[in-house]
Amino acid sequence: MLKNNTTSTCTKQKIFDAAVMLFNDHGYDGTSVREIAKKANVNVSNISYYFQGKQGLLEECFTQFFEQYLQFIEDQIGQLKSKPADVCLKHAVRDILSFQCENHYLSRFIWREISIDSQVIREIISSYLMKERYFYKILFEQAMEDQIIMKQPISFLVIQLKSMITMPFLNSQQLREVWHVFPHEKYFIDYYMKNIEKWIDSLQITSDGVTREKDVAVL
Amino acid sequence: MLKNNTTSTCTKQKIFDAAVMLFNDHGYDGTSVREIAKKANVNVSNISYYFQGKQGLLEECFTQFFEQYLQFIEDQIGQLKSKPADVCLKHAVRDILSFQCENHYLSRFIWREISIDSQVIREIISSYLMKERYFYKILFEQAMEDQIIMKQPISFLVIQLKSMITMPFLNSQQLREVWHVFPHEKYFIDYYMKNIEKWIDSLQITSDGVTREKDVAVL
Amino acid sequence: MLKNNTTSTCTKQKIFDAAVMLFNDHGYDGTSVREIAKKANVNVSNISYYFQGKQGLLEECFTQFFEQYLQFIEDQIGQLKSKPADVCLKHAVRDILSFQCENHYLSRFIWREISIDSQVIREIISSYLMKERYFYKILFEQAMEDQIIMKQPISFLVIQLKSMITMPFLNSQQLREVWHVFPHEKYFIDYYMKNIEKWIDSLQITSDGVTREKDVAVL
Amino acid sequence: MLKNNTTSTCTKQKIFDAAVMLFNDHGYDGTSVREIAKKANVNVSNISYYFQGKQGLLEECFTQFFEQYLQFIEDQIGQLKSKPADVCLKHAVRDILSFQCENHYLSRFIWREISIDSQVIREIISSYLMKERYFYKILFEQAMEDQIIMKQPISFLVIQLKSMITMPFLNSQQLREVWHVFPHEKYFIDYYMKNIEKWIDSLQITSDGVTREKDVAVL
DNA sequence: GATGAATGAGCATTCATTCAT
DNA sequence: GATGAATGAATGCTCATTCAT
Repeated sequence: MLKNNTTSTCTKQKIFDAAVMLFNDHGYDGTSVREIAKKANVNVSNISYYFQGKQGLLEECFTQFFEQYLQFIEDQIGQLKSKPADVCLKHAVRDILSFQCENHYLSRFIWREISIDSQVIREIISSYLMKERYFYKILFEQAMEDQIIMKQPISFLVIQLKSMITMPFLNSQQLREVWHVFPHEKYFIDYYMKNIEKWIDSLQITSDGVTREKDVAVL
Repeated sequence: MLKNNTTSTCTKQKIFDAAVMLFNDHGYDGTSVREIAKKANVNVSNISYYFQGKQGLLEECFTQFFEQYLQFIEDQIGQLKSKPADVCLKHAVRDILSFQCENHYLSRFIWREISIDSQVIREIISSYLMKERYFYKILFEQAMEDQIIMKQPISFLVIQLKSMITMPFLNSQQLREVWHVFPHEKYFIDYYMKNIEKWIDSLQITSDGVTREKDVAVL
Repeated sequence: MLKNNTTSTCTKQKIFDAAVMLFNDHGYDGTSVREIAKKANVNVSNISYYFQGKQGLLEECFTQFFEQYLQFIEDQIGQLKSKPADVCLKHAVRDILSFQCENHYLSRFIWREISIDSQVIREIISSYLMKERYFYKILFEQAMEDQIIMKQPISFLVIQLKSMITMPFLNSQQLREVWHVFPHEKYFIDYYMKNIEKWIDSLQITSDGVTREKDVAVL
Repeated sequence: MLKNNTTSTCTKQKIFDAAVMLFNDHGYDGTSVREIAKKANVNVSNISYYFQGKQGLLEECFTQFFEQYLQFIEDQIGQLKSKPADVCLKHAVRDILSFQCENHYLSRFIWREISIDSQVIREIISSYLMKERYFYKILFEQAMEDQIIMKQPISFLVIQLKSMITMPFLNSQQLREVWHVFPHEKYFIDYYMKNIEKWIDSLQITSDGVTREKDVAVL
């Protein structure tokens, strides 16, 4: 019996998609491979076949997410020569928000699971997080050097920025049900982006009106 | 036979403490009752005896956390008559940060698990989150009414505020290992609090110098 | 706190009664001591205290039942000098039916559990069953000697008789729900007894009208 | 690795057979899935795999038994046109006795467990028992209509008949050990059948010699 | 590539019982 | 007499994975 070849979606992708949705809902440990196989409408053994077990599926999720996520920041670092640092930063943020908006299942799962103390996860993410740190440092250091942002410890800036970037997607369900805000609709990004931009602007050397004008000019 | 009376900690508390630590590390689904019992150095059956099963332990965690968490906000609402709204807000934030700092295991676990789509969790938290929404609305509405904060949708303000409040504790391990920032040490609160205060101040009607002065005077 | 002394029912009896009802419903293995204690409204430990464990409760059930059950047959054996054997037999049957009717919970449980291959049960009942066999043999042998019943293997007679005596109580629920016959109401005994008497009469030397007349005379 | 192919019996059947034997000995609640798996020489998980849990195994037992049991009665109803009702009844009884003789483990278990007040069992058997009632009514009503059996409540007749049919198999162990009668040997059926036939004959209109002759003629 | 039978370790829970009070 | 905390064994079941087909 030819089962799913009508849809031309290959088994591997179907497994991945089903896994992301279920991981998103019930977490990694709360999801069984049988559930994934059932949702993907494939045989359980295929999971081991394509991903070398449940753990492989997890690794794939992290890899897929971080490869893209980091690219957005790296891209803007490449733009530092042609644009002010704060504009690059804002662009990176916007790209990441859009990316998460389009992949909200995956995003929520990643930002939740990343806080689990498991050796597996540690091994996967450590290099990614180091890269992330390196990239953010470059952006903020440039902004400080150019006197766009007041000199201060970068670590706290990144912590705050990342909070604002990730939270709406980690708690998307809560936002929807409690605050009637829908983080995976396009208009959310637009509005939310303004808040983040305002926060970035508030980091600027406020007594100096020049930087502020420069910013407006670019936008 | 008195077994564990050397520590004078009763069985129920030992189970709870062990559970919080393990839930914090490996998540609810990633922790088995056997591990909890082992860590608590008690018999497995006692978990069902005292908490009516693993789920009861989860409920206890959420209850313990939210009862205290909400109290801090409610307390400041009671202070609205005697203090400006923004000062109350700042006090609430500081109290919550301190509370999370002292209960960082529990906090991390709660903020992670709250994003899981499980019926059990939903039932536990729905009332707490509604209360939280109600309390935050009161604080922010008062601040707007008193023209301390610019009129704008409260939902987005709360989302941003909560992001900043919870993130450092949810990602405490990452902060430690990647950014060398230690959210459960006292000095972190002091420094981080300043950033949040700055963000709150940035919401003020900036063209009006009076509010700014009033604020300084109170502090 | 004096809990149940108002009703003057002692703990031991309450446990026994609760046990009989639950054993009747869910069988010995299907009933937990906790359920018994709960139904009896006493502490679990009392079961071990009064009956030396769950098994002791089982033994008590069998003892209570068989001591009375056998007494009814033995009584009629004592009447063999003054009444024809078949009349004694019928009296014994009627007494047993009445007894079961009044103790239908216990009866159902006993006749079901007796068919379980457990060492415990074997040890309890073996002596009772031997006694039962001895008693029934005396009754039937006398009846055959007096030419009231045709000479034939006693074993098969007893098997049939016991079938008819026990079945309605073992399957009381089925009788109620499927056949709308209610074995623990008084009128059932009266009607059912006639059927058994008819069966006993059918064992008589039918060509001989004298025995039949004698029977009628006695009744 | 072909493990058990020496016996050519598949895993599912091995589980079922082992379950029947153990249920027969220790009852449903007195038997653990581990014991079944051990006796069947298979892995415990296969029980859930093939029967969806212990309960499914129970359902299978009841289904297997009643499907066949009822067939024997239904078959004789189909013969009512060509044979007198009492002859059909006797044939049905003989077939059922033979069936139980060949499946004495299953039979004993069924007739015991049927008296347990469990929702599961109720749901399984209710339809079967209704069918049984319907079939027996047809047979007895036909016999009464043809004046082979005296008019009387059918319920009591069926209760008595079923008592005689089931008891020897429910109490087979007792019969063996106490009465030295062996219900699962062929000759038992032959002898016991005569007793039941005699009982059926005793239900006939005795003053009328014609029916009696007809009966003899057919046999 | 894909399947389903089969495995063994692990899961949360419940069991009857004990014991100090 | 009666209680409730505590125990260790056993319960039914699910887990991720393997393997021959």
